[in-house]
Amino acid sequence: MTDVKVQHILTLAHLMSLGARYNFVPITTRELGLATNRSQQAASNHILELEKNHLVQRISCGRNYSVKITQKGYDEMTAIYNTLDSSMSQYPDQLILKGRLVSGMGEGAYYMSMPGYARQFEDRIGYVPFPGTLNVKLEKKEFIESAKLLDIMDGIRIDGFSDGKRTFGWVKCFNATLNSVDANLIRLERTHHDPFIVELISRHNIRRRASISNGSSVTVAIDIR
Amino acid sequence: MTDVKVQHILTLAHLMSLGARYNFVPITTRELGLATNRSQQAASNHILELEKNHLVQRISCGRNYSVKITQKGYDEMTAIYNTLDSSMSQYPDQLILKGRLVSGMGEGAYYMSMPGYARQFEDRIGYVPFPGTLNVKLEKKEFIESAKLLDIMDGIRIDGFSDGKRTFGWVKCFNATLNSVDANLIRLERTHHDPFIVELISRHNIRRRASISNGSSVTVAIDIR
DNA sequence: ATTACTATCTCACGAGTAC
DNA sequence: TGTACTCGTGAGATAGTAA
Repeated sequence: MTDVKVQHILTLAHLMSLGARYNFVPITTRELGLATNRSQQAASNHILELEKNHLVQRISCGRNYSVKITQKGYDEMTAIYNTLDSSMSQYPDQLILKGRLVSGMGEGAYYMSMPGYARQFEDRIGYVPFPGTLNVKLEKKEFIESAKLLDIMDGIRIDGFSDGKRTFGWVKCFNATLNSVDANLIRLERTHHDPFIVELISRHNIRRRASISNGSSVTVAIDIR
Repeated sequence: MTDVKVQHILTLAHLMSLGARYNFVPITTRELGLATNRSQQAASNHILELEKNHLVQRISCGRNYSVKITQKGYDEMTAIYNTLDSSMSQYPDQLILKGRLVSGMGEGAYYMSMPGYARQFEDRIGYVPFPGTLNVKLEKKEFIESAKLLDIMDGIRIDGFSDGKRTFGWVKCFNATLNSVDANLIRLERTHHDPFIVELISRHNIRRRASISNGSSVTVAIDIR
């Protein structure tokens, strides 16, 4: 990341795609300008600079030129590519939320244990939740903002149902951990849900297993995709 | 490739590597400047521009800020990455040389059929060459230049040997085709070899198989790596 | 320590054009 | 047709500094 100017990346990439790694490819500065969204003059200058820095080698064929990428040019290109590649491939696929455990409304516990849900939980996430939901109150702005992603993203879908008297909405589940204990974050179909609270279920009695109680600081790590 | 300015790529890449795809990561403009090799002021401006174009979202935490990449930011980043990725991954691994078939010195034919070489050819490239070498004279500058790569690159190594009276140098082989017929380009250990000529061997009688004779235009495609 | 304003300057870009 | 010069303009960089 030293000799290549940022604006030269596009030029090198285009040359590369033309096969200029091992061969001299005929190219006009006009074509190059079109490909990199610059003027012919800018492209001409780019080539001149790349040549001056020994990143490309150029050969004149009458009025036209043919260009090949040098080893140095390829190496620098690779360095940039690797930087981008690692940042695009290796970022953690987890959404982290921090907050405090708060006492639930008690409703969640009731609903989630209804057979219409319980049967699906068993089927889709492999267990029937330990009675009760865990409510985590997010206090920092960034976590409240981050949590909005959960509304957009797809999770494991638990369908709604009706018991004849009333209907119960769908539930979306995300694999997660709460203080490193396996759990599932759930999002319920509601007209408006409290943006400060996220709810979790688990096969375990997390309060005991993680030695936490209302008011404890907790970290929720949600798997993405 | 529309809303992202080229100089913003490095900033986005750095944020991505910090995990800003799904989470708000605390970052100072000074750190960002260091990471992207720019001043604190430039980094500050980059963030402001990225924010204005909705490529990142920012949240203030007292004096500091936390930054997250938006979906749009990620999409644009992906577009750039894909461009670079395809140009870095899909370029053809072949070196193309064009020239004319010329009559060899006759020496090659003699040397290459010596048992010291023939045995190794059988072993390393799977055949004993058809008697004689094919000499291709390169006439265009770009091919003469390109051919220099062959001196740098590693090929299939045939060791030199001695018959007691004199020593015979090593031979480097590259898988290749001559007018689409399988062959091997060979490079001999010589103090100075004619840069205009490349020599090839084949299991076939290429002159007959490809219907070519001295003076014919031929295309040599050499596999790289 | 921060962020980000202002001023200044450099240099990248495009227009015009010579060859 | 080509490349690449000069030159004017402005985007983008840094320095200094306020908050």
